[in-house]
Amino acid sequence: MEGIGKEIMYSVFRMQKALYRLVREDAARVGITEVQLMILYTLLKKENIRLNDLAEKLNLSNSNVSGTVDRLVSAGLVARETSKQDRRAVVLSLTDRGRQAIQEAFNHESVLRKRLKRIEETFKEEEILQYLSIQQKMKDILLGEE
Amino acid sequence: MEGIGKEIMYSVFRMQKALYRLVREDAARVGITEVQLMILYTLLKKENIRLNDLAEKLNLSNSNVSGTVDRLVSAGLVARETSKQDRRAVVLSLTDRGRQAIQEAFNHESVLRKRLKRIEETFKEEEILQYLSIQQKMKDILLGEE
DNA sequence: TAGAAATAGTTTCAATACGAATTATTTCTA
DNA sequence: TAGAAATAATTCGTATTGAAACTATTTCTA
Repeated sequence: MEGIGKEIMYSVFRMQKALYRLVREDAARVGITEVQLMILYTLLKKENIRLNDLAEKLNLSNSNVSGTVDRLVSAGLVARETSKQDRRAVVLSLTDRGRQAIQEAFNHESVLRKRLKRIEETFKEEEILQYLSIQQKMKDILLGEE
Repeated sequence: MEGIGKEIMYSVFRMQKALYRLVREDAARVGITEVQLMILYTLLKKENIRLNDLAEKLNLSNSNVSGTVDRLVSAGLVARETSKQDRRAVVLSLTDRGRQAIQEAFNHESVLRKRLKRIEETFKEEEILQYLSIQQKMKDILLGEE
């Protein structure tokens, strides 16, 4: 817990908060929450995904995703139906309103998009790749997967 | 939302999850939660801190910290008293049991500590500093503080 | 092939998490 | 110096969060 290791931890927490804040801003603009937005985005990129896969992609527990999907279904943004291949499984997809919501969230007004673009313009690509590579390795060490 | 910006976002989320998991493990060993542990740690490093400053250091809302401190006070790990200088403010400090808990959480059994140490051993110091520097700059861009 | 094990989701529970409204106090300013 | 504005916490309401227990279904295996 001493020295530079602690710095890494605090730095990651701050970075994550900053990102989350922007996601929340975009989400609030269309009247949903951060996690709901991320779920819609994931569904936009890959329709007919299972709840488990969704949870894994977002790094969330599936109890969590299960509840959040509940609210999205109630709000009429996501459709949930039992898989025909595996009746234990649930398959999720966007409704038209859901598609509309996600597109509106990430339209030209999206602050997250603007800022991410600015990051891409500020750093050399190889710097970013270097950053991602180090972070990936650190994460593997943390998870005991080196 | 496209390209490498999205990668940065997902990478940070994964890294943060990995760190949080280890903090949770240490916290569970002494019967408290992640956030409670981080509060105790912050109090260990700086006694007699105000709730506001604590929230800022941890990047949490003070409504959140207020509630969590409640639980820590109930558990007898933290003492809360009104500041003599400013009667609006609350000053927090560790109780003996609180000090004991935090030291036990980060003793030689701490997985977080071991893994952070392994990270320090794996990377060259300048690599880590480079990583921290890029992350700091990215965060500032995200917050619009370049 | 019957029972065990594994898998997919849901439910439950306690603890975050944060914005907004509120209370109490302090500081500012006309 | 009285009222306004600012500051420090708390309270409230809603939405995550994840572990654990549970149900339902599928797959494995003796």
